[in-house]
Amino acid sequence: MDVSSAPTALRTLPSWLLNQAALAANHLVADAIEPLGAHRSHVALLAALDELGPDSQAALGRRCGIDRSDVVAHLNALEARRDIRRDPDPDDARRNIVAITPSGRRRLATLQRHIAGAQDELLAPLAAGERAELVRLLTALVAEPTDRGRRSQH
Amino acid sequence: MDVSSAPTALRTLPSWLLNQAALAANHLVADAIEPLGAHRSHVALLAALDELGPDSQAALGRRCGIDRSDVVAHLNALEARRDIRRDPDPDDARRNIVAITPSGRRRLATLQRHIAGAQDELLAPLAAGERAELVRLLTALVAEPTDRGRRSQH
DNA sequence: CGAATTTCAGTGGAACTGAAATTT
DNA sequence: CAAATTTCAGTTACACTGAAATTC
Repeated sequence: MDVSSAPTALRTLPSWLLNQAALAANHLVADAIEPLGAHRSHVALLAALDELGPDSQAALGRRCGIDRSDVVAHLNALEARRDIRRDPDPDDARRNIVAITPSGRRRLATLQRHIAGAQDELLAPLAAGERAELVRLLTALVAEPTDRGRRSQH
Repeated sequence: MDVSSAPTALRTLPSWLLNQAALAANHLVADAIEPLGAHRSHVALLAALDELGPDSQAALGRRCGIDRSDVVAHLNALEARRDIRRDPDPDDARRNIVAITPSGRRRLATLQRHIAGAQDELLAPLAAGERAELVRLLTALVAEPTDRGRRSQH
């Protein structure tokens, strides 16, 4: 595809631009971490546990924007590698308390190095100030409180 | 999901932000035009034909970032509605020449009105200047010539 | 009781692949 | 011959749904 040959109606359409950019970004990230047998969501889950501490699966899903069903599957994979642990919550028997392990922290650090490379490649056309501005604008879009086009996740 | 509770590692990760924003954008657009029985790609294809004139299917796909197989399927739907026409290219028997019809132009105008509403909803958190800046930055990202994370589409 | 959590099994749509048939 | 186009059939990854079992 050559975006410069796309019609103006598309080249100026935010939803289309976001979609194309996200597609490229996801491919870059996948190419960067697939060789390590990792998935995008592994980074999200490990980062949440590393930064915010142990948490229930439902809360993890809400934090990271991952569906409850996918959280289960991805935690299964991470648990098999001993990168996370699941323990029953003593205060609420419905919940698991999920915690990152030392090996999980090492794993996260490795993944983040690889992902940083993908971001650099993605943002190559932008100067440092523009990259910060892009992050600021996207954050404003995504942070909007009302349910704009987001599925409920019950 | 509540983005404000996401770990900083995610809230500052361009690829993650792009993905979340694109997800929301696509839902908004789908909700806006699904009632009309239309698809995102219909807008892209009709806009390309309206703006750039009749074109082959392969070129259309390249212009709009739609896979050759999906172009076939979407053009089938548009042809059934008489919104586009396919004629054999007299200069190259491998190609179809695809053209938009008057009803296709009316259809496009309607779809674009609905899509504009979705963009407004999506961009509600941003001022006019910020919206323009976002479009500028995303365009720079997507316009980069080298194959950054894009599938080849042969 | 209603509501939340974990889990599984499955759906739907989107991006993509491979290959056949044709033509350049 | 290689390369491009159209088409179809099928695959894969992803977001999501519904429901069961359990507990608050």
